[in-house]
Amino acid sequence: MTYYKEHNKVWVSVDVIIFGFEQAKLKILIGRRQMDPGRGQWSLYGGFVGAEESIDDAALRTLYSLTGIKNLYMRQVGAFGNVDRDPGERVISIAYYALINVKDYDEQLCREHELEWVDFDKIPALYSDHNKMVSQAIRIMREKIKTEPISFQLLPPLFTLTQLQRLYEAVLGAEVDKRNFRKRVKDMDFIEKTNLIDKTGSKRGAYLYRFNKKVYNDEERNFKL
Amino acid sequence: MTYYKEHNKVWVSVDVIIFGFEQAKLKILIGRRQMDPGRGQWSLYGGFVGAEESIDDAALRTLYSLTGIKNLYMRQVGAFGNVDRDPGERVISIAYYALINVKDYDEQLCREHELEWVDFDKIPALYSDHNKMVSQAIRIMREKIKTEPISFQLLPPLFTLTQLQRLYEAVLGAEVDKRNFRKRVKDMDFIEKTNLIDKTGSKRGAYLYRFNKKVYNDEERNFKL
DNA sequence: TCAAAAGTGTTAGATTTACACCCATGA
DNA sequence: TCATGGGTGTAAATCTAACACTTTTGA
Repeated sequence: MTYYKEHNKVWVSVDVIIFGFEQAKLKILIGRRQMDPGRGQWSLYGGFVGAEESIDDAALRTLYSLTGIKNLYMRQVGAFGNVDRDPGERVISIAYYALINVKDYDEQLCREHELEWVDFDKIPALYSDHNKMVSQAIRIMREKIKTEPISFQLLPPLFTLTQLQRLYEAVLGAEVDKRNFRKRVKDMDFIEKTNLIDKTGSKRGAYLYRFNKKVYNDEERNFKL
Repeated sequence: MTYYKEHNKVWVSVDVIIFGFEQAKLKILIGRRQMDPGRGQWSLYGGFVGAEESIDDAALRTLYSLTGIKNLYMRQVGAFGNVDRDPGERVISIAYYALINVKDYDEQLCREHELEWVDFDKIPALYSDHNKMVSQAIRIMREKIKTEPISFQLLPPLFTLTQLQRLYEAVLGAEVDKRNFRKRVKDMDFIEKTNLIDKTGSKRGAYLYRFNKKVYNDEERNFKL
């Protein structure tokens, strides 16, 4: 129990970047920091890593305390460890990003935690190095979305192709050609057409699709959007 | 100075994966662990993060103490933080990979630190989660090598096209077509042909090339190997 | 009846892949 | 003289990108 006692210990925290998608916009969930130093500044939500939990568990716990959802899709962004990154103390922080369906995070919860969904392209100056964390997270996500169907984490179980396309556009920050997009979707067997129609988005109505996880897992992973 | 005192502190270390390239083989530098617990096991080289240094600086210091080289090419792999990853204590470790030219790391230094270059595809079981760190590192490197000229960190200043090709093959773990490879290299203006000839690799001799950093920096980054 | 979103194919251009022979030299 | 690695071009196949009109229906 005393192997490393001559060495220095530090605080380690996790900070989570929570992405959501609503009304064709990519958003992240941020709040006013409730703690000194930096109280009142816009900030990612975070928490300290406990002695008896892995860093992934610390991130999951943080996400759970915020959303009430266990087992969110979540990936590590990286460790941030400049000496003075936190104005109060030396804290090393590990950033994670998570994807949630905005519908699962109602206004109720927003108010409880004093959090807000803000448009990804209107993110204010955040506490400490949190803006850096956000830009690294989006970079990773832009890579991932091309080869992993992470988009389904951000959409309701049933969605139209236009919604899916808007999501891609929001993540990539660029417009996508409708016909080419649909052609590629057609080649992905794990995106299933249902015969349900969504009439909320248009008068004519659009077919609803769903993600078939089983097909995805059985398939070789070789799609490219 | 007492903002977070109710929270738990932990040891944070860095572990470095040092890649080298020699005789058409990708290698990494590992040694026998000199410390309890796990003394004598094959292990990456690492060190603890000090109170007054960033995690990047801790990694650079570790690399410097090993190689005598400052400012090596180095990138973060990620944070590893399972509770029981270290058999002795709870230690969170941040993995980095670095690229060096094997020639810069002579046998002298190897012996001093009791380290060995081992073939990438013959890496033994390593201490703790170090094998996991290595596999993540190579995954990142395979991505990066397609769009960043990291290869030059692993080669001497002057190199033949065959050497460069062998390096790509070693990193990607796959053979590459010679003519297609050379065609693509020709499009990269930052790879400069010299009129020096290397005769060590063949009777006929091969032109030596070099990396032109200035051209690379001035250029738009849009090559793809 | 018309505004608004859904849906649908083709073609040109660019990129990628496959492939085989001659050259120069030292042993 | 021959074994060894160095060096070179073309054609087919695939992938990507650009592009415009018809359909349905609720207001």
